Amino acid sequence: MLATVGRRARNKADKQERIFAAAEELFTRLGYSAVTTQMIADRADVGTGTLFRYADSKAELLMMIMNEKMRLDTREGIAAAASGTSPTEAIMALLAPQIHLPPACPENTAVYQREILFGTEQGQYRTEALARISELENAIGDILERFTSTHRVRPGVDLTGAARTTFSTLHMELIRVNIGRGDPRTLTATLRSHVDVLLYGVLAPR
Amino acid sequence: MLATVGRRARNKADKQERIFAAAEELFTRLGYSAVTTQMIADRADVGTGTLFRYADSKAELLMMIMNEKMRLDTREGIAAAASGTSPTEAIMALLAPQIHLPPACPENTAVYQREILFGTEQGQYRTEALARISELENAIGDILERFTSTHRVRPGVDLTGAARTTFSTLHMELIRVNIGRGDPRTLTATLRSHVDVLLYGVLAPR
DNA sequence: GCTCATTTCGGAGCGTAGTCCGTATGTTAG
DNA sequence: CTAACATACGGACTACGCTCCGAAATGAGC
Repeated sequence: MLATVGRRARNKADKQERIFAAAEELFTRLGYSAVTTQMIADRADVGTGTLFRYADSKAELLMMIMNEKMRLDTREGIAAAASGTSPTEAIMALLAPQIHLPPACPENTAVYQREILFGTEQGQYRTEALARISELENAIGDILERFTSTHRVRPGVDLTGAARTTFSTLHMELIRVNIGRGDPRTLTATLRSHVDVLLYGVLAPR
Repeated sequence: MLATVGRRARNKADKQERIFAAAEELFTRLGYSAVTTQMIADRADVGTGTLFRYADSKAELLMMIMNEKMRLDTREGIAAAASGTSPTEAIMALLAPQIHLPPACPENTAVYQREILFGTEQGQYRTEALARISELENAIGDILERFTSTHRVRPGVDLTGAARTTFSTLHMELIRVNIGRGDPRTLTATLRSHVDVLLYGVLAPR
């Protein structure tokens, strides 16, 4: 036998994969609220008790699959931001993946946002989601930092704080769209104007 | 008999009051998650079926009692904002009641915020809560408008949009505190610095 | 191969939000 | 006053997320 990985570990990985696949398929096709944990357990061919040994809650199951998408979007955004030619454009490029993706099921995105903000459990998937969010906020900070070479920073302004202000505003605007208020068609323009107003008091071209 | 109000209407008003009192006492003392709808029904001396004829859901019961507090805070804030001598000070005065109140039970405030943002039902109490939120956002708009006489508006800036940017940021910061991230002790200072950065690009003293 | 310890499994069971429908109560007409 | 109707009531019931614990599977020691 390949010794290092016993049957037990393989079984575990196997179940993990089946659960992920079942959750992804059902949530994507039917939306969070229409899916029961029983359906996921049945489809993954495990008992409900087992299901909750692999994720602390139904919400964690959703975060598990959403984190994957988020991971790709974040990576893509950070790469694209590097070639932005102004702070505003770089920030817009950073967020573009989150915006352009037409969320197949907006409900899932809304629940994801809701759990990130208001979830109380400290499960592994929520922890990962929070890390992704921080990553975006830090990326905005890095962008602002990068442009200090070509722009002047208004005296007395703290760039980290400004990054948080910026991110808060954009985050809230994304939430507005996901919960059905706020028009997805004008989202890009709205975000851009928010950023413009914000950065005017922070960075100005030399 | 006083004719205009039949026994039926009085019974209804009576139950409404008992339910409100029961919900307020229990939520305030024990916090949202520790209270069951059964407890509220028992204390109000109605059946659970009856309870849900007076509010669409447990969350609506919470909003029912939180709206009252919010109504007072909003009124107070708007009055205080009128005598602010700068845009920043006026906005800080507007929000002061939301900040200074030491939330006896932060959980309730967090749930209130969560339901306002992410609730899906269209019950009467959520509708009222949304109206309160709009009221605050509009109040910020009014403040900015008021100061156009003593400050110049940066060309190209839309004051309504700026009000929303401002409110989004402050709203998010309040949420951060309610969910346990963000330090309540530095909240006022944090909010002020957010507002300062934001308004720099919007209104400047003539 | 056999025994024992440890980890994993899974479905019966629990708590709770919310519904359904038969019953009770108030209202109106004659 | 009575009958017929309309509305409100409430508790048994359902659905669903999640837990608990006995059973089963795996690995270790000999």
